[in-house]
Amino acid sequence: MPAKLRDVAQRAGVSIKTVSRVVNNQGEISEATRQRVLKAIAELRYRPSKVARALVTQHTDTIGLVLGDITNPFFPEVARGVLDVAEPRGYNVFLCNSDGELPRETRILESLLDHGVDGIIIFPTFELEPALRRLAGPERPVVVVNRPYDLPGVSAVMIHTRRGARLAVEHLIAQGHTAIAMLAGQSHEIAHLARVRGYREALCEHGLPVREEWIVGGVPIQKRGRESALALLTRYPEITAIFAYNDLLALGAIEACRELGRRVPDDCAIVGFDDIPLASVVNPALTTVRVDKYELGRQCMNRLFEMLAHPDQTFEPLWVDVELVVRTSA
Amino acid sequence: MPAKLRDVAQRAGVSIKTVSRVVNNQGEISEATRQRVLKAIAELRYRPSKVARALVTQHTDTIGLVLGDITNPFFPEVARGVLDVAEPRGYNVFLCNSDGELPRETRILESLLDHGVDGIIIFPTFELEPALRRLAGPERPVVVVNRPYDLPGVSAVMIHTRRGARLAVEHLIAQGHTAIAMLAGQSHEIAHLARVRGYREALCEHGLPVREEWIVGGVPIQKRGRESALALLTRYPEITAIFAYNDLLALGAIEACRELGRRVPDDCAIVGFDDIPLASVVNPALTTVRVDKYELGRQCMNRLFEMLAHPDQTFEPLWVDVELVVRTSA
DNA sequence: TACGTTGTCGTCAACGTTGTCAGCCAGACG
DNA sequence: CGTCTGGCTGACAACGTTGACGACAACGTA
Repeated sequence: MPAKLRDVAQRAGVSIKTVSRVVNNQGEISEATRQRVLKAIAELRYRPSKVARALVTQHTDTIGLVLGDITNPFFPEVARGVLDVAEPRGYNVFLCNSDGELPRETRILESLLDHGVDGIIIFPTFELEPALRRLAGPERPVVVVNRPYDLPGVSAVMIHTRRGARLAVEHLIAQGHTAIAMLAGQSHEIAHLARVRGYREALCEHGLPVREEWIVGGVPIQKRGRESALALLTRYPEITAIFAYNDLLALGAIEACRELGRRVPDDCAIVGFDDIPLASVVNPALTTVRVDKYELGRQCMNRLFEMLAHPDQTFEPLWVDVELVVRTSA
Repeated sequence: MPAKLRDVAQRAGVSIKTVSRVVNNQGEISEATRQRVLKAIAELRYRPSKVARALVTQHTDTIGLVLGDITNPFFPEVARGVLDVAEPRGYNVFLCNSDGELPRETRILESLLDHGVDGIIIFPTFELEPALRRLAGPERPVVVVNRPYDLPGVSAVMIHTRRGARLAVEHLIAQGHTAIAMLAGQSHEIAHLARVRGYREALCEHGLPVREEWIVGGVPIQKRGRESALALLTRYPEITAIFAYNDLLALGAIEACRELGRRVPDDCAIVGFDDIPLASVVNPALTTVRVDKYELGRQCMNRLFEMLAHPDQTFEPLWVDVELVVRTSA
């Protein structure tokens, strides 16, 4: 039973349309009636219904944020960045976890469309092209993180992942390491590819051989990091440094070293990736490649707003930089 | 230009209403026309517009989740719990950060209402009563965490905070400690009150004196934890144990001990609260009171669904339990 | 034959806004 | 004194659904 346009109109003794005009302050209205309407609005605590408005204007002031899992320490800051630029413009954002599962991702996207979101920001884990073709367009822009698509209504925000990987490995090399293994991610993830590529390039450029059996992939969680590192270091004791696909894996590697009686960084140096909050507080503090997650979120949302404002323009990918932060683990 | 009800109707050669009926499968429809309609729906990839539907049914299949800051490690798991029960029922959830600022909280609530959410889950930091009176009701239920309100349409989910605090302090006492200080939170927070109460009770019941100057409050972040612990331990070297309002403060206390050359737990035992992911990986691993954050989120959402299903019923507060997890810091 | 029933289906008016267009009343102008 | 502007306002029809009815067969039943 909140007040409706009609109630306000009645109370102010004007037409519905007139009230609508002062609410959206468009058109020309005499100061007198504007004041009367404003008064009525205040008295009735009227607030326009976004859903009714959405029906006619075809936009809901709503966007969808689809990420792997908010529980992954990488994402909360991203979400925060997105929210912080969305909120001042009156936009609300739907949060969705895809868990990196394709059917789930699809369901979520459909659901978001059903709700009429104006746009979507997505951290994809799978090939999105078919889905994007269906749902994206000038009227419903999509920002995809870390994967460039040349599709109308789609724009990319890219992280300098490969560069980050090179930074990490070069740091290890600069410390004198020559036997550097990699705890990698899952092969279908684009981030995995980029990081492995950076790793290879750095080794090559410094004349170091790439030993395929020293690159071991899998799900990027701490447990697996420990296991893989354990296996790796036992089998190839000559390894003196590990570059991990992400901080969680690096943490696992530290655990493994501790169990094997290897001191970090002296007996085995470890570099992570992402700089999640954990990285700085853990002991030894993790040397890692920082990506500014908050800024990443902000950039995504800004880009989405740009696209919303200029529906027919095409946009170049946006690159967000990374930096190596040297702590004690390497 | 997605397909509308009318398009489907035209294609199937039936009325709009008939299509509506098969979509919502209500009313009786002959198998023949149902099949024809289904076929048309599939061919046109028709999906009903939730916003149009919302206009008439007055519910949007949407809820708002208002929490302090998703970046606070306490919240992501909660959010995950909420989402995991909301999603299978076709509900989407708006995520909002209040930052514990009253004007922000108010703005967010208004915005949520404008969007027509069916219900709200909120982790309050301030007195909510006036706001709740305005926005809550049988038609728009609100679940409030950790603060009981006896208002129509409002239901509480409570954490056994006080009990947790007692558990923590009793553990310390059982270890033989008698000089136990407390790193507290901010006095306006209800969680602070409950934890301090638990601390006092445990001391009293074991015949230990409560020394007011050993209870020091402030913002519950790591930096302040370090500072307060530093001050406390310098001024009162006889203190042998610290109970912290939350894990972040406990982490700060560990830092302080390290700086003062006090070994944890031998020279100074430390117990935290919340069991954030950090707690188990830090060194020394934190003994703390775990609240099952994921379960908390689930309970909130379940309760909200119950309220949605039975608008006029009133609901007793729901209590979620806590448990002491003993690691190495105490 | 006339009259309920039951199973199907359609018509019409909402829901709370905004776009489009037309109308009205001053005042300026010829 | 008529006519034409320009500022201001209102009527009306959308937007895409659903709810409340009503209609109309086919089928017994009295």
